[in-house]
Amino acid sequence: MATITDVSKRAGVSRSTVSRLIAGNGYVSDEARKAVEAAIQELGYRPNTMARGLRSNRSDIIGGVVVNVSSPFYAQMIGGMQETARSAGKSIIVASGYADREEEARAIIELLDRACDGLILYLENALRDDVLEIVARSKTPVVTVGGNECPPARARVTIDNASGAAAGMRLLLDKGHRQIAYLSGGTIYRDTHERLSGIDAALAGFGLSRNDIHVEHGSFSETFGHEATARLLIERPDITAIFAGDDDVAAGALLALKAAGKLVPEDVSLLGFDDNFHARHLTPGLTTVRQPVDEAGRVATRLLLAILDGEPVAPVITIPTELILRHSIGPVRGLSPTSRHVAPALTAS
Amino acid sequence: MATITDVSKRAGVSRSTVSRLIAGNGYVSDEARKAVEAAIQELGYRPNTMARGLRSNRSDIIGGVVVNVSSPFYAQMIGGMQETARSAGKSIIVASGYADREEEARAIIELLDRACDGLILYLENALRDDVLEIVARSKTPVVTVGGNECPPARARVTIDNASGAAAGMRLLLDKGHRQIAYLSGGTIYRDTHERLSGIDAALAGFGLSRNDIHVEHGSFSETFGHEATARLLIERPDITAIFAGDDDVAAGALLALKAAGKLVPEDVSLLGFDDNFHARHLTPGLTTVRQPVDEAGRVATRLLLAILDGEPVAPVITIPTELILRHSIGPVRGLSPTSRHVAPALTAS
DNA sequence: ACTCGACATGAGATCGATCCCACATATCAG
DNA sequence: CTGATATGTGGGATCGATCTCATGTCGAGT
Repeated sequence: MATITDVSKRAGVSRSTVSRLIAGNGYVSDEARKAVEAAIQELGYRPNTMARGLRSNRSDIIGGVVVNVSSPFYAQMIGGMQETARSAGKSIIVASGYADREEEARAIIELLDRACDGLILYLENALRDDVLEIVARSKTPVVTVGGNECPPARARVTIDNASGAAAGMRLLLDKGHRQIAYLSGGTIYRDTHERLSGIDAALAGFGLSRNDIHVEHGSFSETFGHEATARLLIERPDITAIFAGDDDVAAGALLALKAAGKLVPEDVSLLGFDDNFHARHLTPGLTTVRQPVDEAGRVATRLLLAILDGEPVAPVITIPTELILRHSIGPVRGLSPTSRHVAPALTAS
Repeated sequence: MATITDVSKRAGVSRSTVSRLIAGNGYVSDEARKAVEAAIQELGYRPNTMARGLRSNRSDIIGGVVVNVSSPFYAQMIGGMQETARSAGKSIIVASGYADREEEARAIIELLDRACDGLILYLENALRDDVLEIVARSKTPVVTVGGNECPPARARVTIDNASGAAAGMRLLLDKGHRQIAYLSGGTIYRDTHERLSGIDAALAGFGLSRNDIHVEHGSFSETFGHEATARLLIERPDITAIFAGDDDVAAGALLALKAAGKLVPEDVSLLGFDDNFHARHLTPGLTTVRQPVDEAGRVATRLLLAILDGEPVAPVITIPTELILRHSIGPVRGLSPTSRHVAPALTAS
């Protein structure tokens, strides 16, 4: 490969002049510019990233940690990050944290070793103290997305879980549902608490409180949705609507409902969260609260780029959710929600 | 950050000794080893990737190009790549080629600029000549996955489209289907041709040829599946089975079938390809030919690592597909395939 | 006793860029 | 004419590692 010295020799100028031209700072005469540009063209010169990085201490690489690179949910976020980073001439290296504290620590260290200009973290655990120390010492700017808070972060992108959950719950209440189960993900997630507070708000608007619904904590998985729903169908046959912690939970719930011969939404209404890739492919199409995760990736990257440019940025940016209406929610069957009489059986449609 | 010089001073040895210890080559006395290890520990020393890369001309980064980073299909492949690369201490940078020749060229150049140790390419177009030249000149080893052939590649990982499609078609034929539609993706893809040849082989086994089925070319998209199926239901009401080019096409087909009030598999059987994330979430669960794309990512990365280690590798590795039996295929309704007598009506399950 | 090989270490060049600083010229105000 | 300012260029140190080569010690073999 041609080096900057080759170019400078060919163009009859010094390395400094070539460097100035490329960097676009400092003075370069028209004459020199033309000669250098021609030399670059002829030699097919491309600057050596390592040398540049070594000297200037920039890698033009942004590091990202997500829970799992293979998952469609995070893939979308990565897509958003990459798109934005590319327009600024930066690349992205992502690592998976597998929602495990040690793995997350390892991933961050790995990225730091790569001399990333900045980090975008979607973590599920608090950072290990020693890692926190290392991150701080490296002075690498950090932006976090979703998940839990993380001290060294200069900015934080959150998805508006509270309003999303509130909107979802309000929809169910509007449709007359009162016997509602909320199948929550784990309580270790900040998301969970935010959503619960949104749910509380929605309930309060109807003169109700969290005690008036059935809340169950499990994990964000299809298995939990399936098991919890199967159990509920026995223990709480009066329930008319299930609000799932995410679309995976909803998919599990749907399976259990179908297995029990229940019709959705005629017998039980079902509401998801996320708008995962497969939400629209379920039957019936899942009504769900969309988390615009690709947008979150874009915003986080934009924030990080701004920080790298030394611009001031808002410490928290909240991205609104959107209620996606499909076909898994219907009006409560039978009697009006206030009186508590037994409803007549509905015929299947 | 501490540098190698800091470590060497603290340990009372030369930089060379520290370097030898880290690289694990050359002689280092036990005494020196202990001193250096202690110094590294105390200072929290981590080698500077850039400096190392500049000198040794290795980045420990593997570059990947896939069609679209956001898509669940490629996300799985990236997951496989990453897993394997990590165990060898390498990271992955991926770029999207968007199945566009210029974008693919851009992505490759970008990765080459990053001094990737090797490239894993999943391209949909032939490489631009100038890019091919640049890749060759850089001497970066290349492994390709799926898609079309690519000259500079030292090894190629293919998914056994032919046997996969043959197995799928054989399943339909075994179930007595003879009025079959194959809704193919575009003819520009090598995949398409390989699958068609597998289909031919399966048909030949039943004394049939491609002329005996209905083949339609479109794109690998839900839209195509939907439109083509809607059309077929009118033009070819005799068709009893649809073999979709991939699961997206199948999802579209399923929508069209349901919209027309057809039952799957009672009225029409449906077969997909890929085993996408949502295949099992369709109703009925989609029977499909699984492409182990995560495995392809792992194998490609292993091959590349072997090449980087100077080991000889097989030029082509073919990964077998797997028929995933779910619930979208049933026996042909009506007449039995050999004799043309009336079969007893089937009850829906 | 001396030679050879294994073990052990350090000095210094090198990778390819960036960037500070010194220097040169031209222009213009006072 | 002098000094200040804008424009333009090149020399050389520098980033932090790697790696070759020179040098040195020690013990075994002859």
